Amino acid sequence: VSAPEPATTPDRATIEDVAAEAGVSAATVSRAMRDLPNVAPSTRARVRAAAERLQYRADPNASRLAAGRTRAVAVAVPVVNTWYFSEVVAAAEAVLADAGYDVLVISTPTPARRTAFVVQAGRQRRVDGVIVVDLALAPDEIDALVRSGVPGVTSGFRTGSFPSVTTDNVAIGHVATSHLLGLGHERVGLITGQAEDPLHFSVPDDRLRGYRTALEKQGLAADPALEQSGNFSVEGGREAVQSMLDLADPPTAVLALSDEMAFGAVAAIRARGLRVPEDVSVLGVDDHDLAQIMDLTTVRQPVDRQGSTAARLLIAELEGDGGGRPADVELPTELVVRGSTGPAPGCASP
Amino acid sequence: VSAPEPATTPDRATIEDVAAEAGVSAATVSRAMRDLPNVAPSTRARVRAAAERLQYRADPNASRLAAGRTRAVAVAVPVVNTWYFSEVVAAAEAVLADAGYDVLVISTPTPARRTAFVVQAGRQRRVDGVIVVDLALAPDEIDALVRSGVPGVTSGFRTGSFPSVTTDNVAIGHVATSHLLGLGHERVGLITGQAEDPLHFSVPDDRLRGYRTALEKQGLAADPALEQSGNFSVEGGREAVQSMLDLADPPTAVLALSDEMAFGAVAAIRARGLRVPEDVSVLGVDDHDLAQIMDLTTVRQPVDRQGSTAARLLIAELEGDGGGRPADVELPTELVVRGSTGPAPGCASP
DNA sequence: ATGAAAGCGCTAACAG
DNA sequence: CTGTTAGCGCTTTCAT
Repeated sequence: VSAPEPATTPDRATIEDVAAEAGVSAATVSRAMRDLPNVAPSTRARVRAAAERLQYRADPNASRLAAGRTRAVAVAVPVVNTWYFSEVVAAAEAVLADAGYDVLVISTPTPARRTAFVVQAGRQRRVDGVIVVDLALAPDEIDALVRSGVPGVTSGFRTGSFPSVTTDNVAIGHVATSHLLGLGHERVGLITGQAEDPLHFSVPDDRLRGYRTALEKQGLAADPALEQSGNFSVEGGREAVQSMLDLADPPTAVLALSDEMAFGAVAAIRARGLRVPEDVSVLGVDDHDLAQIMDLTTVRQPVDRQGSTAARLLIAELEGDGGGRPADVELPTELVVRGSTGPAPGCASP
Repeated sequence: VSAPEPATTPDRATIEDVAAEAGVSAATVSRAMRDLPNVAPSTRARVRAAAERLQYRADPNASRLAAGRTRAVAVAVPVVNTWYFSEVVAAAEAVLADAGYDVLVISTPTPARRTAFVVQAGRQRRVDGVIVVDLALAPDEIDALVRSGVPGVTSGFRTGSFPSVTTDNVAIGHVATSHLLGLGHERVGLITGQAEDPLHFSVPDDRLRGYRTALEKQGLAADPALEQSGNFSVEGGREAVQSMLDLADPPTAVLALSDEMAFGAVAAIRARGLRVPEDVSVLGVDDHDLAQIMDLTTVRQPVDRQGSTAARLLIAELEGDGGGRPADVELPTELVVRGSTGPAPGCASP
């Protein structure tokens, strides 16, 4: 009885081959190769030399089965082809690869896929841990994830059950809106995230809250007609602004909850023959690569750190000496004033 | 002697549990669950029911070890956080996830990492196959990959040894340049890719060739001062154009080999108080998400298909009935004329 | 159509 | 410090 021959793959050296070559047992090879204690330096050297000669690499599947660890982690994102998520994934991958982990990227564009991921994550034993980025998880999905026992970290939102890395989204909405209000704007439109998602995804809501609070402080009433969803896309931003400009009393400033929606907004405004910021100010969130080029005022978040910090938290959890308690890290944000925001029409510049 | 207890993970049902529950042997469970022939329909149903009841999922590491297949594939890209690569990865992931493969994303930002990937890919047995996207592989690296025996597909470049999906980059350079020439431009700058990479990465070279050929056909001499590297980044594009505009005889049109560099170019031109396209025309390559918003003329490539087609080719290779010979797929490109290109100054519009 | 048995290649108690 | 001995959980001959 022999193993099925994976036709394409040539024979590789096994731990037994190395053991024979080095004149020791397989167990010693295993210990020597993994820098475990209790191996004589001379033995270790001999084993390593033999391994080198035979081009030996431990078969990850065999070690995984035997050791119960995969040295792989999953990064789950709603989609990968947006600026924000690709930055987060990139930053996480860099840290994880450095620490010797394989990175499985899982996109969950539909609720069904998201659920499938949550259900399988724990049961499947494919990974040692998961980083969950901005997934609108239902309470029972969070429960399932917790019960499955997979070590996990969330990025972008907080569950209370996993370590997390977030920004203060209420503050983001507040700071941005206040900037606009400070410039004399009294009609401030808001382009929020997706409205049709049945699940509670907290980021847009939190920013919305900040927006409304800022308005209230100024004694301004929130106007539902000035709150439109832009679905976090360029196109969505464009459409949202178009409908706002059609209002009898259109906004003189617009806050988009992402830079990409803000780009769409700028385009729509200019397409009407209006100027930014003379006629309408536009403010985004993120500090996208192109925000500077587009001269877009925005609230910067340290996107790469959303990924790298999550990765580090997870590694700590996986390799933790048992010592550290779960951390909730909050990353700072910063208003970056550029040329897309200016005094409200009819206001003297400050 | 018992296996190391991965403290966090609760007990899961094993194949033996299901076998007991269904009153059959483990072998039958294995066959039933994988839709193998030679299982009585009634038995299969009974096994599936038992599996369902016990929430059984085969441990991937155990199957991998026993079967020699991982049902995972690696997608290797230079970096993940650029528009192009994140689109390719996203498209590949969608197809692969659909086919039941795990997707490992590997970025190779440095030559060292790239080499490490190539060396390990075959030896490591972590994946059944690899998709190699736009990696500037040295001939010996390609050799190593071929010898390692991993099934592979290349996207963006062709090796002759693996199936590939590419676009005609010479044509891209030629079509773009011809468009500019047709508008009466005689000084056409070129912002190419990275120049400092010691390896031969063919994409920029091919496009450069198309550019030069188009120039020649028009009887124009190539001017080295008009060929600058922009490193495929916004910033690089900006700097490249700045230096061109400083020339005694500056270009009236610029072809950037990526839209992102083109965005930088537009910004630099405007920063000088010049207008696009009245003073300088700008043309990009890709049809980036924001190209339409920016009203950028560009040569569109079907980026998502670079990823999805590569994925499909790889799946065919992995699951191939042995029938199909390696394919080299060439994807179509298309000039998309928008507002960033116009007649050369002093030319009547056509 | 089903079961028994022999591994896949490695790790980790245990004993020395 | 090192070797022996059992597995990890599944797949696959081979025999029935």
